[in-house]
Amino acid sequence: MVTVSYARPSSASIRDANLYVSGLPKTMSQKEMEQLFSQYGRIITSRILVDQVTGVSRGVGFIRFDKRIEAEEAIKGLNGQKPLGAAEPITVKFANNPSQKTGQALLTHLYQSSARRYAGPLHHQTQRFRLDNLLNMAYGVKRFSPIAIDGMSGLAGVGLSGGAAGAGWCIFVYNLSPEADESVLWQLFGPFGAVTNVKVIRDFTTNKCKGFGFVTMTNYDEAAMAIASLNGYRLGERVLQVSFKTSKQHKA
DNA sequence: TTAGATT
Repeated sequence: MVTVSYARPSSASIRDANLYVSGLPKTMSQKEMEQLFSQYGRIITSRILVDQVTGVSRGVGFIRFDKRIEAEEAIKGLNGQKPLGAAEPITVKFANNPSQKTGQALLTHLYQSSARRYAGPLHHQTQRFRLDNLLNMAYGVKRFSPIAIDGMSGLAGVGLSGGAAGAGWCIFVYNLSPEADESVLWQLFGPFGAVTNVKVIRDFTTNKCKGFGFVTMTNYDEAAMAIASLNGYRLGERVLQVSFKTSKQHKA
């Protein structure tokens, strides 16, 4: 089966008419999203991203308009607005260029391969026990006999993001400078093993780092070693606090 | 002092 269709003309008027939408209600369907945006112009394509495992919406989607001006109007009209009945406002902005980000992936790969040469993954039980004691000290909790536990005891529900596809250990990094960017996180954590994602959390308006970020690492041992090593690490004038991410509830 | 998500 072969599908043949006309290509859309490439010109300035239709370039960059692609929008990235976040904060959508998880219950909103692709059709409903299109209805919301269709008042601003002709929609060429749309998509809502879903969790690979559960199939539930991630609240993030894309809308490609026919014309750039339509996309601009949609941003003006819908960014920061609450869709009817929604609890939270949505964010509407132009989507990133799909071409970039390869440099980042390359960087990661380089760090990983070089780091492995001197600090391979910890598979040996003895190293694991030693590591658990390091972690106890890093967390400042009561120490316990290493013989009684395995590497993951006491960490149930912490750090590990659900789902096979997006699996990994999420690490919270606090006390980054306002100028911090993603590359510093790659550089800090890459030497400890497989890093699949880093994120510096920035203020929406100033674009400055809010003082913290996240790193996702594939393997528990490598994540634990990175935490034990980098917690308390001095970066410039600041001392980093590094731990597995916890879900912090709003204070009472 | 514990997010955002980029087909």
